[in-house]
Amino acid sequence: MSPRTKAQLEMLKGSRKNQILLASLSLFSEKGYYHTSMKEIADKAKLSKGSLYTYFDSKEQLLNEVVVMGFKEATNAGDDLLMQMKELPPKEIFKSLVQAYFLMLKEQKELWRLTLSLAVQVSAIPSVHNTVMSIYNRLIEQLERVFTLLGSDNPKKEALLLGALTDGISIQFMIFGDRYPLEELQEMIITKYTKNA
Amino acid sequence: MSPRTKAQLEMLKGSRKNQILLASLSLFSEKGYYHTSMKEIADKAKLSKGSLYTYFDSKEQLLNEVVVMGFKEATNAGDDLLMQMKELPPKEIFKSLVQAYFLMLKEQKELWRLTLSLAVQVSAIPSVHNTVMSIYNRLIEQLERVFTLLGSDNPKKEALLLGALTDGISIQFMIFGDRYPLEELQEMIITKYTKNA
Amino acid sequence: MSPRTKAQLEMLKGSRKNQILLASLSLFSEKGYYHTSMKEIADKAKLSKGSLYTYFDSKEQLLNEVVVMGFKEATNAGDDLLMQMKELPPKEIFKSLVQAYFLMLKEQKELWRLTLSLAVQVSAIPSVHNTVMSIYNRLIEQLERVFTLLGSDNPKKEALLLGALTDGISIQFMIFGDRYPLEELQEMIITKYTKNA
Amino acid sequence: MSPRTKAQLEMLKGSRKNQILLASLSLFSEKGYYHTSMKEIADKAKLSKGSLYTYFDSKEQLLNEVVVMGFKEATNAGDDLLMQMKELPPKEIFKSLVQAYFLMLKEQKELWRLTLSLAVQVSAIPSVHNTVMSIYNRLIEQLERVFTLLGSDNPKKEALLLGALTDGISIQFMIFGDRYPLEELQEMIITKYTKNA
DNA sequence: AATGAATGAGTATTCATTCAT
DNA sequence: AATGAATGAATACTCATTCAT
Repeated sequence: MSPRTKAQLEMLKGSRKNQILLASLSLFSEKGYYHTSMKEIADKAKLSKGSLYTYFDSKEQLLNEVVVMGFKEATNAGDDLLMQMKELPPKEIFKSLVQAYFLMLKEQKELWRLTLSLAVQVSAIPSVHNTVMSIYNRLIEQLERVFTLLGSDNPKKEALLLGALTDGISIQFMIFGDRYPLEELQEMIITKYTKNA
Repeated sequence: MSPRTKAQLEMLKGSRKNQILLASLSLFSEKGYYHTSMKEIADKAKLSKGSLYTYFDSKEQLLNEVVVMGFKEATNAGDDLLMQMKELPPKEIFKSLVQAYFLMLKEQKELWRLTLSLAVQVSAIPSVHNTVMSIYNRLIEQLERVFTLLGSDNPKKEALLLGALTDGISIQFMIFGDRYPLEELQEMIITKYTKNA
Repeated sequence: MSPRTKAQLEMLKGSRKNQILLASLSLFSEKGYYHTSMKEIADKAKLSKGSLYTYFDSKEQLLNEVVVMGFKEATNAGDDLLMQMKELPPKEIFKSLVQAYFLMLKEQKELWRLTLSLAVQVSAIPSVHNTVMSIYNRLIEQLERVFTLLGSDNPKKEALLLGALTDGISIQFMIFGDRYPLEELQEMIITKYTKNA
Repeated sequence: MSPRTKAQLEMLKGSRKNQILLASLSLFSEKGYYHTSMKEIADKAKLSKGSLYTYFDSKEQLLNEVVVMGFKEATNAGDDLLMQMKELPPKEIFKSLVQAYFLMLKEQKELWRLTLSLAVQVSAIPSVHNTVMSIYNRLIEQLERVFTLLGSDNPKKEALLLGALTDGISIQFMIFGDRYPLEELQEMIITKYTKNA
């Protein structure tokens, strides 16, 4: 009867759901969506196959929620960062944001690989495409605010360009792996954008 | 049995193989690799399922060859262009190369979607990863030569950055479709790179 | 804890059990036994899945009790009717019984569909087969008593034939639905049986 | 190239399809549609699970074709009988038809059980319901022709009634099995219908 | 008594690949 | 070289039943 019980159930359910989401993210990114079976996810999340369906209606819905979860973290981190730095000079903000991005790229390589691959496969899984599109828009809007601070003439397009640049870097990082000069490119970008802006 | 017949057979085989590759490309990029069955490819290429295996050992090998075909078109176009323009001023070469790239992006949308999609999903299918890696290197080397002509301090890294930028634009184009301001970004890039380089 | 409470609980349980039986009957006859899940029954009976097992050991036992309930209604109605009419001339009794049957057929279509459906599928579920067999016998015995009153030479076989006829009519009614000339057939049967008997 | 090859293939395919239909009929009738798995059918028909789908699109379609096959035989036999006897007195025709029906009931018990159970389960498998309905109509039309010969006032309704009677007998036969006095009921029916008609 | 999360056996269907013709 | 029937491993999803709370 006490609210605590309900709340505890919610938390348990939440944590179970999280277990599944984390297991799925890891497997989807490592082996790809199609090479990951529900059985494997269940095993990794330490519950039964059937229980997956208590939390998610289908494999596709699970995929959607994995993507949303991943990017909610990213965009929240970005929002926090912008909030904290709002008194600093724009160039500093820009630099920090780029650094934050590169950090995330290294630390959440799996999530990026998954999301980008979904972004590209438009028609294979339509529901996910929509999810990815709306997330991508939020990220671009974050960048746009920074370019506005920097006094850019066309913050929207600059944001798109920088977004494209970082996506491309992600792809190259995925193709070339640890041989890829991530840090040096990071420096080049910061230099290019803060030199004469 | 005459040489002519053999040659004709070779041509037929060549064209049959091409039929298959084109059918596969179209289906893979429209529906994704995993949602395309060998039966569908056979139907689209107007031969039997069994006959696919006369030309390709497996679906995975077929995929590899589709990717190779796709990139080959891109690199050949680039080589031709560089050859034709080798007397022109570097900035003109650069501009033409970027324009050629954007043109191809619009006109060969399918090919790029597939290629990038595969580049990103890469880790799931090792043999394709290797194919993509080696061909991607060739593209970067092409760009590198142009940056060398332009007198860049670090042509290799500049090539990587420009490659990343164009890949990212491809992805955004795929995500946003026809709403995406392809032409304007093209102009921004040319301006940025030729203004003070 | 008072006896009253216990009695109330009994009643509650009785009514709960009834709710479940009615919900099951409705779903079984609408969608079929195999297409009805315990979850659906629970939802329709407004209790939880787990609670079903407080009242019934298994889905199969639930099915058995649904069938028993269905036939019991039929036999009870018949017993009442025979009781009320025991002073009337046999032909009147016969006529009323047939009329009562046709009325029930129209008004309790669901119940008959289920019951007959189960009677036919019988061999797949042995426990239901036994239930159906013993209850069907009771119905035949009722008819047998009427044919004895009518002075039939072979009341047992006549009862079987009339039982068969009415079952067959039920089936045709189920197959053809409202297009089926139920009333006219009812008249034909009464005429046939009371003309020269 | 010769027609023979194609024809042979057709025959092989025909016989394979027949193997499957016969195996299915036997299993569906014995264990019921839902308790028969595609694996069991494949095993009984001595081919692989996957091959079932070369001949039938789904389990439901297989069921449909089982029913159609079974009744095509029955109605064809009825047509033949009527044709052969068209010179005989109507009462003889009637007698032979009823006898033929009872024979089929004994010898094709499985088919009847299956069909009746499908007839009753309207909404569970809609496509099959339609199949059963059209078959049932053909059987009734056959009976109608005989009642017309017998000079009945209302051959359509008489046909329905006799159809109902025989369906009901089928059901009772299924419920009571070998204890059921099939022969004696057969005689009663023939006597009743030919006595004063 | 009541709940509903957890279980895992069970099943229809798909599909790359093989091979006899 | 071409065919397409045959194969059977693989897999998402369902659902009756159990049981801790």
